Amino acid sequence: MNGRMGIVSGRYRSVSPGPTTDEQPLTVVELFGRMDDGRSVCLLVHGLRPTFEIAPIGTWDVEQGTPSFLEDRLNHVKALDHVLDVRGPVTKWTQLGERPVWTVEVEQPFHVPALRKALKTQSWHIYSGDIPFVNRLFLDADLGIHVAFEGEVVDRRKEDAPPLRTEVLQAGGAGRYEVDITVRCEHTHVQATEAFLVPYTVFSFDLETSIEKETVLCAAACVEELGSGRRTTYEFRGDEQDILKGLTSTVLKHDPDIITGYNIDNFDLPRLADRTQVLKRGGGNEATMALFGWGRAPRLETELKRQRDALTPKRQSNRAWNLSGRVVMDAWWQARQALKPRRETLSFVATLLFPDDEDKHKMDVDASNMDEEWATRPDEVMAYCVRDAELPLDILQAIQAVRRKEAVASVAKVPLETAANGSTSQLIDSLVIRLADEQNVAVPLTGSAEKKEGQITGGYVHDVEAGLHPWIAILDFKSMYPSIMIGHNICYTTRVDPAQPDQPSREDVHASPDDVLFRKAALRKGMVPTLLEDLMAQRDEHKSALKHAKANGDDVAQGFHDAMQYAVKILMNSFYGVFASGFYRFTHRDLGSSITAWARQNIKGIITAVEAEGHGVVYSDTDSIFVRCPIPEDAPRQVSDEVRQAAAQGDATAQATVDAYEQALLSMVDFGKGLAQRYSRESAVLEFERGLSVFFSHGAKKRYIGQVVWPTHEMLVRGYETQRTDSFPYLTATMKEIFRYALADEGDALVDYARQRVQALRTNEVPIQDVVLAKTCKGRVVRTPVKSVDDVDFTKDYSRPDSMAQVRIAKQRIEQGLGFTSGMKVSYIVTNAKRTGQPMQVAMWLDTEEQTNTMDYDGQFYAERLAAAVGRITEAFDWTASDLMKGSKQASLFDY
DNA sequence: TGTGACCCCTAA
DNA sequence: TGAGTTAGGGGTCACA
Repeated sequence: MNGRMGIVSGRYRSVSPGPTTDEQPLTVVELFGRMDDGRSVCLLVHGLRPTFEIAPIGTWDVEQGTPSFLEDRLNHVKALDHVLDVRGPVTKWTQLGERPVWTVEVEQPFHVPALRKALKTQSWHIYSGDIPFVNRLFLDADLGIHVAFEGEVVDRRKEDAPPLRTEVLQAGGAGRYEVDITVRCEHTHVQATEAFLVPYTVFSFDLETSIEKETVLCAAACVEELGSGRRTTYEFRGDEQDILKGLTSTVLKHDPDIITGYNIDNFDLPRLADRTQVLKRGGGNEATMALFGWGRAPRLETELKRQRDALTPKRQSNRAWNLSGRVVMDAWWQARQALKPRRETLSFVATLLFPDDEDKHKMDVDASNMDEEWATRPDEVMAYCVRDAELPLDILQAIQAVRRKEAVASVAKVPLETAANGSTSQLIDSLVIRLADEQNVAVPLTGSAEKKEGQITGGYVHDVEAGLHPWIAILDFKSMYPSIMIGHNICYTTRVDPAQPDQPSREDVHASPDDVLFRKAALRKGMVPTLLEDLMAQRDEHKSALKHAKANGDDVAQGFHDAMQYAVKILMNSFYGVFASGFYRFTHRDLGSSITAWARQNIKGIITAVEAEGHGVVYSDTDSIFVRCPIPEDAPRQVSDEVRQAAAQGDATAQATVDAYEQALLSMVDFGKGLAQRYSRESAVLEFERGLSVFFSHGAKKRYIGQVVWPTHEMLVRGYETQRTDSFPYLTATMKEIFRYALADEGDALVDYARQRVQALRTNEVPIQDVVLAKTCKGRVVRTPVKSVDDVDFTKDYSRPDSMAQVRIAKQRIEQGLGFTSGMKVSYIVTNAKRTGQPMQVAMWLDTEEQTNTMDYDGQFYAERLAAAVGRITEAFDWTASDLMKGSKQASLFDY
């Protein structure tokens, strides 16, 4: 058969030959995913062999053939246990020059680590020795998430057959897989194909559990088919065993590709794993499978025992959960990444995303009192549970999580699972290793680079000129770091090392400001510049296709190209970080420092030149520059609605104001575009990004506001408290309003307002829900479920845990059975900050009606904090924080 | 009251 | 023991 599929995840299976046969050992890759026609599939891919590469230390003249001592050593390698063959040599590029490299074929992938270690001690260099076998298939066959395949169907779900169906076993499978069809094929018959929207199935679930006994009281599940949008909802109650079995059979029935829920990584999945251990007692493997066998693997004992991609979900330390053939995508984690919400409860995120849909966020069950709620109002609890099973699907839909991950997977050429739960370096690896293999560049092991000594110097940040500045043009370098990498051909493979035999002449290299040398592209084009150029071209294609789709009103194409161009952007911007890191396989400490050195040189050069032209630079950060425009002092910075109306009705003065404003705006645009054009170089394109009618900063770097009037009309705020998630709502709201006054240059009104807001806090007139603070809390969970404070170790992350408000709150949460996960945000109220000699007193905030009515806060503390924040702004208008606290201005020398 | 260490979070 | 980077502001605590 032929088909197209979106790959969810893959694993490999070792098939050892019987002791009496002379068959070769076999390694089969299992690719799980969903076809374009909606069927789920397991591909059993044959023909790929596990290998790694070795090179001798030292070199010789290759023309002379392999010297005999080396032949001896190679024969020794060939004779090692589990080594099947040694082939070569092939000449590959290494950091020390061109080297002969032999390929070592081994019996099974799991033999590689031990052999790698042994050969290292015998003075071999090891290459391509830490690449997971499934990745090997993706790299060698140049696959991405979307593939076309041709093979032989060896099993169909609807057919009646024993669990160990002969056709499947003969095809190298372990048994009958939990998918619609199982197909056997050769690795040459799997090929990359054009991206298409895979009709994935998503399974979302929620548990309600007893706080007293840790048992599962009830559960709900909701399954959505992304192709049709169809949803089905399930309720489970009664005997706890039946609840777990019901969930498992629902998973198997709908066969989802993605499993989600809210905070399932840290709550529901660990709980199910624990309860399975308790409930299976005496039932053996059969019981475990029935209770928690959610994977696509055959239902066999061996599949339970696997360390990862097993039949039951598992996780190694704190990594994401994994199971065979499906991917776990926690809606909590996705929402957190996409939205950076101020608080992270399900109801808060639901309110944020669906403000008008009351049913999605009303709290009608007291979760902290679940046992009693379940005893007295089971139907309400069940309804609440069902809603919380459905919401994660709404959340994933709202933030387009699945489509965005699919786009990242498509661009980086990895399975969906890697895009969803993998690291940035895995995405980069996928592209770079492919190119390395193509160009015969040896692939070093992760961690083989020399350690960075200390930090490298980063971007340059110009002192900001405090105060209000009219008509500021913001220019920035387009994709600065990627452009520098392309422009100077920066790559692991182009860096000139003194140890290399071929030392290029000075005119054949780019010399960085810190005098690191990189070969010019004519000598050797770097892999990174090649990849970045390709990504830039891809992005341009998607952007123009996006424009086209918008013009045609094609919503599907629009969504697709937007997700793709965004994925390309994310990936491009990840390159610098990965290559500047200390551990990545293709890095060297000089790469990162050269990139930033060139960046600093670029931006500082522009600043000097622009200033030499006579234009003031009020601020600059890394790749941007804020330039004062040559516009008359008296030009209006805004036109009120009244003036605009008057002008429309023929008022000449009003018309003159409008004209002057429009003229100023035009001249700013001209100026900005002119600067951009004059200072753009081929690989350092400067763009006029925004025009501000007014810019304000109190004088601190990375903190400023501006009124954008080109190309859009909006307020721009960076760094200030309004942007921060650890501030309190009243402060945020106050600052926002203050900014409006500041930009309108209404100093008196600003000060009046600030004073009034500070006083309201000081006298506790502000509702308590407006002073809720939230901060993340770290800590290592040493035992799940977290029942007591001893189950979390805070000392690894905090030098004095109990002096930190968020830790004390986290401990309270744990003691009340509310659960804790490392990195979660905890909410609290400051109740007393003036107990001198000890940390401030804080109270856990639960957002209940009872707390809202009875709890009180330290008004003085909050007033001082607001005054401090707002005072930085009002100082520009001659009012200090302490003036704001007093409510009146202190007489100073200057007042006389 | 001032200072440094530690921590969180953001800009780029 | 996992893994994109650095620059920077500002809050809190402990201690002089």
